[in-house]
Amino acid sequence: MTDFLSSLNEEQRQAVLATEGPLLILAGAGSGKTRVIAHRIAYLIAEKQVPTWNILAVTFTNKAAQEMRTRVQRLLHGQHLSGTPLVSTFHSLCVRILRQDIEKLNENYSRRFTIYDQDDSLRLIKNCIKDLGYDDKKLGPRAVQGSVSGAKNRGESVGAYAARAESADERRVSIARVYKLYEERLQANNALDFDDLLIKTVRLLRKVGEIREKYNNKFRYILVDEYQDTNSLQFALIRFLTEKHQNICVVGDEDQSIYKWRGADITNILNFEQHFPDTKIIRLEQNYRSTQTILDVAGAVVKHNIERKGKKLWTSNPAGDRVRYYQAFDAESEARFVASRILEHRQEQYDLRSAVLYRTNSQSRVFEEAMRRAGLPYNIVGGFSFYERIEVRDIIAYLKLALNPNDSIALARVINSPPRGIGKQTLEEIDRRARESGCTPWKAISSIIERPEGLSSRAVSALRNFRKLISDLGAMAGDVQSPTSNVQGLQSNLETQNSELETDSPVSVSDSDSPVSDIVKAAILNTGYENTLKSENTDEAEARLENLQELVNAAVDYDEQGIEGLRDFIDHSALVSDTDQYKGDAPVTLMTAHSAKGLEFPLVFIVGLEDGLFPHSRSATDPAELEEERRLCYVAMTRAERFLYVTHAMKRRVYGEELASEPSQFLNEMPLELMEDLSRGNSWLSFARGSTAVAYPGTERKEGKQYEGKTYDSVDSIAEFFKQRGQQFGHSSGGSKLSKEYGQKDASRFKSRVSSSQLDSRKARLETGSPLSQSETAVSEFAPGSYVRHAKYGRGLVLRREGAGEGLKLTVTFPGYGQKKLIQKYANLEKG
DNA sequence: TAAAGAAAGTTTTTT
DNA sequence: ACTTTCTTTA
Repeated sequence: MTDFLSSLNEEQRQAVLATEGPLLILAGAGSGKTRVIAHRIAYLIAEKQVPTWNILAVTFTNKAAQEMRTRVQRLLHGQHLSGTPLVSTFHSLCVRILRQDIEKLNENYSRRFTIYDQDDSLRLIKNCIKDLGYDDKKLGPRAVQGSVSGAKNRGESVGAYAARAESADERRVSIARVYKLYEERLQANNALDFDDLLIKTVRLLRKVGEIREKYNNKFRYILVDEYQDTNSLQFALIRFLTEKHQNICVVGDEDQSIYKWRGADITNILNFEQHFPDTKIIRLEQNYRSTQTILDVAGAVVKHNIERKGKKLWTSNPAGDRVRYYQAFDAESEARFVASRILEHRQEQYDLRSAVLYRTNSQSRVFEEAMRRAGLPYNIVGGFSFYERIEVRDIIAYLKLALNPNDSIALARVINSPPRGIGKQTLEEIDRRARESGCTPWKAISSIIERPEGLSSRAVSALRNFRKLISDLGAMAGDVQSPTSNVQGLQSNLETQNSELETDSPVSVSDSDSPVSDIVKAAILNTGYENTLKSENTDEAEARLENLQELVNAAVDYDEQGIEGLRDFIDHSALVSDTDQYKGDAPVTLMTAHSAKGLEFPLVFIVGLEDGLFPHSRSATDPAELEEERRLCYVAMTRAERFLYVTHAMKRRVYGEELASEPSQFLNEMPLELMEDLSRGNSWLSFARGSTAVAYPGTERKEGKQYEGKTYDSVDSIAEFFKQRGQQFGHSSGGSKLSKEYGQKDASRFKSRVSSSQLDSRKARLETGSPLSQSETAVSEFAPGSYVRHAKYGRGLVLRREGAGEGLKLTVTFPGYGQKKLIQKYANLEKG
């Protein structure tokens, strides 16, 4: 029984054995933290005889949760268990709790609430801005959404925000009004956004002692992964849930904190001992993943961070090869280089997995292209995923509307899509009546049907058909329509403390009469969606139909797995994330550095290491944000097991314009002696940093090698996506039978950004026609776009020129040092 | 009313 | 470059 302890080192074993009381595990990259958590859960069950339903493990992504479940299952292989422990993301845990108990909050929400994802929420924000008569160009819906979300996460109420806004500028006052209306409409729609899921759960636990008690009794052992990324709400949630037993085990690494921008509060982990008295601390510092060289280089970079306690990560792995560096001419040649190197590596080892990590999703496109040309099957994570496709979203909106007709966002989305003769005037009338009587658009439709003043009979009959369509779908889902009130009244469910809880049964509000797949099919057929697409007769329509077929397949899979209803299916579609698309067996994975957290690959490329891209220009103003970028770079580097490549391009298309780019300062922080330069000709590394590395000629042009096997892509199988949900609650997975090939028709987004000052200077530089090679000489004296040489910082690019004569000030960006403001008189600059 | 064409906006990272 | 949104036209 204790044999699974034998595979652990001393610290890991301690972490598994310290089952009682608060435990903080500081786990460096690659130190086996997932292993420790999995072993700990297995140990609690197998050795400590803790019932599975008393254990809760929380992660950030479905992917991580899935991984954890698999590992625990493997460890407990052969054991007879009554159910599986709950391994869940923060958000699904909250949905689970709220679907059961939200009505006890008395905030006029019913258990049938709808979840608004980012896109739904943004639409609602836009509506609010418009209806308040503000200019949505001036106010910027996205920025408003950010501000509102920030306020909500800080726990700042509408009133508090408004009060604070009054002493600020006009803009803040406007945002405060939008915030207020947004909250009112969420409530009227019986909808919760992502933030609300946490907020309402925390509030429920705070306000209702009986519920707090219930979950404290249920979850006696709680584990939290990636604790450094928790925000204040997540902290509060954990705090309430562990109140009674204090059996809380958290795992984290300050060096891998990369979500501060989303409200993550590093002090949660730094002050853990204060929050939970009698904490035991265990450090895991032995790395099992990477070569010594990779660790050294990554360590050298992150060492530049000031806000850091510092720790020593060591490994008994071999030193390995040096980190390879490549300077590409442009983004295309960078991608070609990466593809050709992957091919070479795979010639030596045919099944070598690799990852290409970039800062922004927009960079993925050239790599997709290069992989396809090279015949390399790849899997792309992030960007557009299947559930963001219009047709999938539309059908899901129909289903959401069927479950909750008050959801005005879903209604607006599908009311005339496909076109069914409900035009602008009719929509305006709905809107007018809704506002007049303060009801939802759904009810306004009924009011129009009853008293159709001022509308053509054609429009009215179109509305009647639409209403019937939706209520028929609702009836299939077993829903009783109740257009007059949100709250159904507490459905005699003061459930007995344990009988319901221990069965680990899904939280299902309305048990469906029909299988989910039938309802999905009905939504596709009865709405006219299929017919409309069929009659279009284009390739695009064909692809959309296939997507919808996948959605049906997913629903069929879902039905086979278990007893959960349509609502869970829909919930899941809102809560799956991009990183959940990761497939461990893909030969090449393309993703952002953020998405890569928690993963590992023998071969890793970090691309686009350029000033303004990685580190991102948005972080340039704030030193703390720069440090976060550096941690991100650290995370990316420590994904590599054996081979690490770092690349950058000399020019890059941004906004459809060619711009010059400078090497990232992070490249400058990597020790030269641990680098190998594979660039053709004289590279920045050899030029600016005096590398003695020998150029490695002719690796670039190797294309057209065909690889057999599956081609992966972002929408490989929709069913795959939904499959996880079943496993999350411990159902056995039916396994997806579908693994379809798919053309990569994803519209690509162009995402990379430079600050306007950089942009201008780069443009200026290109317009002067100055050559891009390092050996160029400056064109005019310290003009923007020209190069200068500084005694300490080396060669830099002039961005801006202010003043004249004695007071001539230059803003110069130095690779490795960032932007500096220099007074020409004192700086002792030479033309470079 | 809906399709087609023109102009404007977009871009960090994501549960 | 590419997507969204507004405007025009049938």
